[in-house]
Amino acid sequence: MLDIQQLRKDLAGVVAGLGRRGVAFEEATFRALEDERKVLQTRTEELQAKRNSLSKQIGIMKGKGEDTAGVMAEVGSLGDELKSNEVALGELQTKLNAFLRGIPNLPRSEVPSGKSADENVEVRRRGQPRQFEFAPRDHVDLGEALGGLDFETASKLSGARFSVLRGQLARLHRAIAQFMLDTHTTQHGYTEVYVPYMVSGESADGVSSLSKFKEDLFKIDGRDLYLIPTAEYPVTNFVRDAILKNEELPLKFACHSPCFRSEAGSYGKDTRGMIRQHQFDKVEIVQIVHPEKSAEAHEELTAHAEAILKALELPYRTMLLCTGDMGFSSAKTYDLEVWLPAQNTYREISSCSNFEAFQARRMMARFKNAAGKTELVHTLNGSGLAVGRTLVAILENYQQADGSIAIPTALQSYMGGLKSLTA
RNA sequence: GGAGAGGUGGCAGAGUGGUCGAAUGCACCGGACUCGAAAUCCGGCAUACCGGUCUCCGGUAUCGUGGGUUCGAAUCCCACCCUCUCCGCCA
Repeated sequence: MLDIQQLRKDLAGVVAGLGRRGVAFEEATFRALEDERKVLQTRTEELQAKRNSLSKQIGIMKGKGEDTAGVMAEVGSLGDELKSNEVALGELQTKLNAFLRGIPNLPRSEVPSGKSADENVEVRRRGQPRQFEFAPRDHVDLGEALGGLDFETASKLSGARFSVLRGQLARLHRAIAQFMLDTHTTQHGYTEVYVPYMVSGESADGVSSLSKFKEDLFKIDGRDLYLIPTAEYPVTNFVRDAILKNEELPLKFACHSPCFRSEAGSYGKDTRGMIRQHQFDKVEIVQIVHPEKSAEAHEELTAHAEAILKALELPYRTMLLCTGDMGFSSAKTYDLEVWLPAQNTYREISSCSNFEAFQARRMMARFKNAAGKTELVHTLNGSGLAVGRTLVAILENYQQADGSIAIPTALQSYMGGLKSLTA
């Protein structure tokens, strides 16, 4: 949620910022709501103040045993107008609030303008895509040949966009998650957390706009609970309605969880394999920081995600997303894209975002600054990394001519010393 | 699932219709005393929103949430949510 003060003070700036995202700010709607709000709120509070002082007076008079009929008649005459003003103000504030919560975050100035992923900017590239002396196979072929990847059974159980892993491949999947979690907790200073995989609508609306993105989530029938599309949902909400102490910041959490996404609107995209599933595992890293530190923390957090790709010796590139490709709540996002030889391209494996105060304002996450004033925190998160896609990347990048898969050195200890996967 | 108890400020805990945003204690922040510290004493200490002559002043709202009664609700009524205890069930 944007700061309503900023909308009042610098509407032109907000309109320009949103314009860069391709969002047309409804200026007339906002002005109309604000004007009406001002009139209603002033009048309502004026009437309330009058009622309060008269009622207080009645109390005092009754204490003295005086006759209160006159004052009671006076305060009674306020009744209808007060009531209707209160109701109207309540309705208006609900409307204004919904309007504000539906506006996406403003991009930081260094975020390039653009309409789609085509206009994202590559900021760095690490690792060399391997030269194959044979035609590289994709992860589906490789996994099925190993007997470890079974989409047929998955579809029997649950339909499309699910997978079943078996044997060494299932173990490798687990090893990847363990390795990531261990790296972040022991090397990067994150605290491991285990969280609910379902959250309330209020929690969902704290990190993004529930009303706008409801269709992307799986909802529990008849209950105000949603399966989490990322651990960001529960973890960032740790600080909802909290006022933290200055010295508690930064908070850094790492969380391994399954993620559930309906993938509505992605029909026909990535239908083959494990790239786009209704359920996948991810290790998420989250930081809650002092507002002055978020830009720095964003670079650091992105580096933490990159460290996993480096340790696994997977070639990748870091993309600065343009305004048109950024998520609703983000002020700036880096995507990490891993090289997939079978697709002969880089594919997203992590997304690291700085939300600045946008989420904090939605969920009232604050801290007491050095001067003792309450101030909104800044929130950040990133995938560190998507486990399923990492498995795909390992299968494809580490495949051998005979169909076996070399196991990255960093993961061998998690595989009981195993150096390769074979059928 | 059944029975009961309860939700008040950072925490503990008073308050059962009227100058109550709320006693008191602890914690915390100033200041005095001290070479320094402890102890003691003095003062301060919720959040959000609105308005203004905008490091301050005034107003409004907030005692789990939402409704209701009343001139007036932390206090009374209704619904819901959550927590705890006991019983049952259960990984």
